[in-house]
Amino acid sequence: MTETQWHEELRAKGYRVTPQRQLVLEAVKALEHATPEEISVKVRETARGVNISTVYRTLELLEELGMVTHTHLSHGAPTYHLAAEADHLHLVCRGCGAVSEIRPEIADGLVKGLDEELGFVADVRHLTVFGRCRDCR
Amino acid sequence: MTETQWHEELRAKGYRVTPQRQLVLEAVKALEHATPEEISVKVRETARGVNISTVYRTLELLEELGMVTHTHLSHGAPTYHLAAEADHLHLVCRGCGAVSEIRPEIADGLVKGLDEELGFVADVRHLTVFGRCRDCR
DNA sequence: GTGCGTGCAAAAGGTTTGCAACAAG
DNA sequence: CTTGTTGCAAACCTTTTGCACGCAC
Repeated sequence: MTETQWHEELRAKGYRVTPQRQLVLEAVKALEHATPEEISVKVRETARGVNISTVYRTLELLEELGMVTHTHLSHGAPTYHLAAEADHLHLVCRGCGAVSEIRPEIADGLVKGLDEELGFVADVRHLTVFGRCRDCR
Repeated sequence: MTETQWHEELRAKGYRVTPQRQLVLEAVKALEHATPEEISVKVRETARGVNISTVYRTLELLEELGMVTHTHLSHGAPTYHLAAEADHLHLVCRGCGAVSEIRPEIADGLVKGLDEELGFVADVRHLTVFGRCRDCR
């Protein structure tokens, strides 16, 4: 999605294009897997800053528009990333806490099975698998 | 694990058997997929009650002992259930919010793939798959 | 009796909300 | 000029922590 495209999409739905919204989107793009707090800090670096509650409201909006998604990688705050770059699933090691990514096709069997057995369409991009990595097993 | 067995396990590790700990365990057993808050309420029904912070401390202990596990089924508080009865994975429908369970073998392909490719040992019992159920797809 | 465990209250972490002022269209 | 958006502060929800008292062993 180009810059212009999402500006138009915002307007088409009655939303406005504001500097805050652009800054938050850019921060999500730059940080990858950032929490709302981290996004807020990042934006504060590059500009006059955006209030944390505006960050929350903007992330909610961007998620509704399908531009970003979030995942829970730990007990704390969720992390956001661009939907366009979200084509992977997450692995979290309970030993060392390392977070890694892997191609979503690895879950094809699971997705297929859920669909065939229950008609359940899994959203793999939201999937986080906990376990132990090679070094911590 | 019998009543006596876990009493002994507690003592063996230097922990004490208290009415609060027994009440929390029973509540987890009875409720299935209960949040700390729900457990607190349940215990309050059947007895003089257990303080919410004790509920948290007890759940942490029981999890450390491997008697209960928890999963995040939604944005809010986690839900706890007996480890012995946790042999399933969770499906959450983003349309209607329904939570269902399915036999863990359905993820065998994923588990095998992660092990072979990365040496990552997945804990499927902690897995929650988000998506859309038959009725909401 | 000794020290682990509990209740209570306060703090901490994360998120939401009401409202007046502001700014995009 | 109209109305969506923002900043601020306060409220909220969930979880953690410090501390004095109480109870399991």
